[in-house]
Amino acid sequence: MFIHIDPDNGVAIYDQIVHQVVFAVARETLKPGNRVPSVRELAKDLAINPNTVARAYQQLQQQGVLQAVRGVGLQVAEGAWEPCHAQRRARVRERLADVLREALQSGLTRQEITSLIESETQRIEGSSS
Amino acid sequence: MFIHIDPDNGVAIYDQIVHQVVFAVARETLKPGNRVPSVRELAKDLAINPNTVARAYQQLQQQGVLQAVRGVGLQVAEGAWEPCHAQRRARVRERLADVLREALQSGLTRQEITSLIESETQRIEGSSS
Amino acid sequence: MFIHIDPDNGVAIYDQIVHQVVFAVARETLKPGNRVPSVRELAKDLAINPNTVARAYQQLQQQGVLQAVRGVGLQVAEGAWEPCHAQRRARVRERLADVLREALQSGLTRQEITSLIESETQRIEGSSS
Amino acid sequence: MFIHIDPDNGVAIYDQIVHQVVFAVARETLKPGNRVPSVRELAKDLAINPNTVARAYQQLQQQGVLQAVRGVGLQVAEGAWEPCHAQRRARVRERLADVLREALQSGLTRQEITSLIESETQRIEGSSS
DNA sequence: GTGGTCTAGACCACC
DNA sequence: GTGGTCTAGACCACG
Repeated sequence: MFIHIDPDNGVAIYDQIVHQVVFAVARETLKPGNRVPSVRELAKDLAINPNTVARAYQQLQQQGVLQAVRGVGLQVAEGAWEPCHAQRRARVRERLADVLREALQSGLTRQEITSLIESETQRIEGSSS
Repeated sequence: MFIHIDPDNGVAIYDQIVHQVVFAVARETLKPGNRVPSVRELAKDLAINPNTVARAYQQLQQQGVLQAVRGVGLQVAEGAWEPCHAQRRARVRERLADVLREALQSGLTRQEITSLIESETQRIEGSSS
Repeated sequence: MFIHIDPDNGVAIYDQIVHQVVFAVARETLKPGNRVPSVRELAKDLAINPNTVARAYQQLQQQGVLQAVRGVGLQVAEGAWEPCHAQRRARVRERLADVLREALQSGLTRQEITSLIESETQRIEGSSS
Repeated sequence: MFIHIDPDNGVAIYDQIVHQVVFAVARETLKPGNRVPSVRELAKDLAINPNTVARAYQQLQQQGVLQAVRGVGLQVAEGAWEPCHAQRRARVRERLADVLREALQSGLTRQEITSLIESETQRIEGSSS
């Protein structure tokens, strides 16, 4: 399963699902035509309320990322990669701008920020490799 | 006035006040012994309800950042700089790690991230100068 | 119900709730994972305003005693017993030291104090049994 | 000077003055006929608002502890010792009962309480001798 | 004037 | 249903 939920991190669960699906499409873990788990199945796997999954899927359909195929279920829509990729990039850019703004306002110098970024990047790359 | 509120950015108003006071103490815009605006005054300035300001101030007292002087008002507590500084740094570090993790996972290369940071930093510094 | 409020004893109602929850956790009337009454329910039971309960619960969350489970309610946090126990003990110790200091300064002998304690203890134990 | 104020301990300043005067009379640091400092003088010594001193003195007059002598000032009233002594004792008893109730409710055994009292008593007697 | 507390009622997001 | 936030207005103690 490509979706992992943290119910205690403050972000709404349905939001976490939405982002992770978009994310998976963006990096082609999910390709157009691939099916996603049914609402019931995913809800059971993640031990959450089916309503919550349904809400996430509904939102993904509205965005055009998923499409319903009668008698089959939900699958990734044809042209989904392009907007997912763009959305990801915009999201990262926005959050990055946010945290940089806060860092600069809080009186950190660019030097300090750069070194923070350097150390964090290495820490993350190290732990995920 | 060193506090600015954005009522529509999703973060609770009282939380924005708390963080901005902590940050102001951390970068010594506010020093121990300095008084902060009275509840009513700040509420009027920011055009919000006094209860909201009171809530922020009360939280800052529980954190030991502010202390009440009876019948006079609230002032920055003596040993406040050290924890504020630490908190600010921890907060920036954490949020930075978060967004970097997301960026790397979303397939951006370190080159791309660095250039994003560069452009955002200049944009922010440009607009605030 | 494990919470009883005295609205006239000078201590703020939300503070009474906070202390009683901490104490209940400390003596394991409430264990990690146990749910506490919902804001509305407790407010109704105690015949007070829901905001007052919410304020107490929020403070307990900041202390790490309670944690919110989205859409479900509030429960006692995992590692809550240890700090609650310590806090209870520190609180009793501090108040005891306070009153003993006052007693000794006011010229009571240790004999008198001991007999006072004896009679009060029996009075309390008698009335609660 | 026999009065010391702690403006940050939560107890109202005028209350601290009242108790300390009663206390001084009870243990005969102040005897009937002794004058107490004038409002202005005491206010200056303690660096507090004269209103606060006046309020404390007013309350002490109502209790019959102090009496005004025209052209002279305030002095300790004739029969003041008896009620001051009693009040002290009642106050200690009440606070003791309070903290014992809390201790017992919080699940401490009488053994634990007794040993706490023992250690605190020794600590206090040690430090004050 | 100051902060502290409580009530009442509203709206929101989430499950 | 749940908690979270905000507004409005009141009363209190303190200096």
